[in-house]
Amino acid sequence: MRYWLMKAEPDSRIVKGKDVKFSIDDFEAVGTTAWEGVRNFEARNLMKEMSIGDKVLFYHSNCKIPGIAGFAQVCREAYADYTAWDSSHPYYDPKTDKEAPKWFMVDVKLVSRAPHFVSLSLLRDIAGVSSLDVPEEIAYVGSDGLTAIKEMTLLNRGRLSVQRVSEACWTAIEEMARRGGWEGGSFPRRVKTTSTKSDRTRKTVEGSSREDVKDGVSRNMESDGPGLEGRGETGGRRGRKRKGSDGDTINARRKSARKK
DNA sequence: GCCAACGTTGGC
DNA sequence: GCCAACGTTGGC
Repeated sequence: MRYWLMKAEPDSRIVKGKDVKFSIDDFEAVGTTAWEGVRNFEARNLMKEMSIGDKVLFYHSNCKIPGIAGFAQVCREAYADYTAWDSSHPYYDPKTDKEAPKWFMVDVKLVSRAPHFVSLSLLRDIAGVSSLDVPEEIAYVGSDGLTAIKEMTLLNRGRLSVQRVSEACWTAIEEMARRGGWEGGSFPRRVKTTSTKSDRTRKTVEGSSREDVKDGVSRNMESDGPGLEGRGETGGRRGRKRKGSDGDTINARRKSARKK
């Protein structure tokens, strides 16, 4: 059994005339979905490693409050992403050949919503805390959980849209989502009290705050890399799941445009 | 096969 | 809406 994190965009965004949003509400409405539209080699390769029953953290990306919104499970192993050949699809890839599929997808089914949404900012806050003083509110994750969160690809390499997650991390987040306890507000937003913006800037320049704790380890965790075709192929642009409105197999629309 | 330019991701 | 990070492309 393996554990993964997969990103989707919960807010409307129009690509080639179609809305690519896919929120936890959309997911709940359809139950099962084909994770089509991934156009990034590393993300694709990770999907090829997935087995039926593998557990997935469903992540809301590119939105007001990014974070873990639900828990899902792989229910069909990798197969050709037919949307690559559909010229009307937002992620049509004209250079790919049906005889030699380049892009793949898996089917994923929703298991449950996160009773308590686990935001990215909370995960960052937790990762910023020293192993020696796990905040009381989430003491139940233990030092293993804390360590696992610090090592998350999500925090160390934000752009990858399909990520491996350790079992300890999955367990810690599942427990946080189930138990909550941090909402009281006493949890520090940041170790420092400066604004989040300047904090982010400083972090990238110096590379010396919270996430360096386990930097080397986290790199090892994701060592699979892009594999045989990491370079030189054409057309790869995106990695996120884009729920297009192909509407045939799965009709995920429910809410409509809100943003932009 | 290097690497600068470009385009996208995605948090804020 | 801004812009840092980073994957991809293409000139050489």
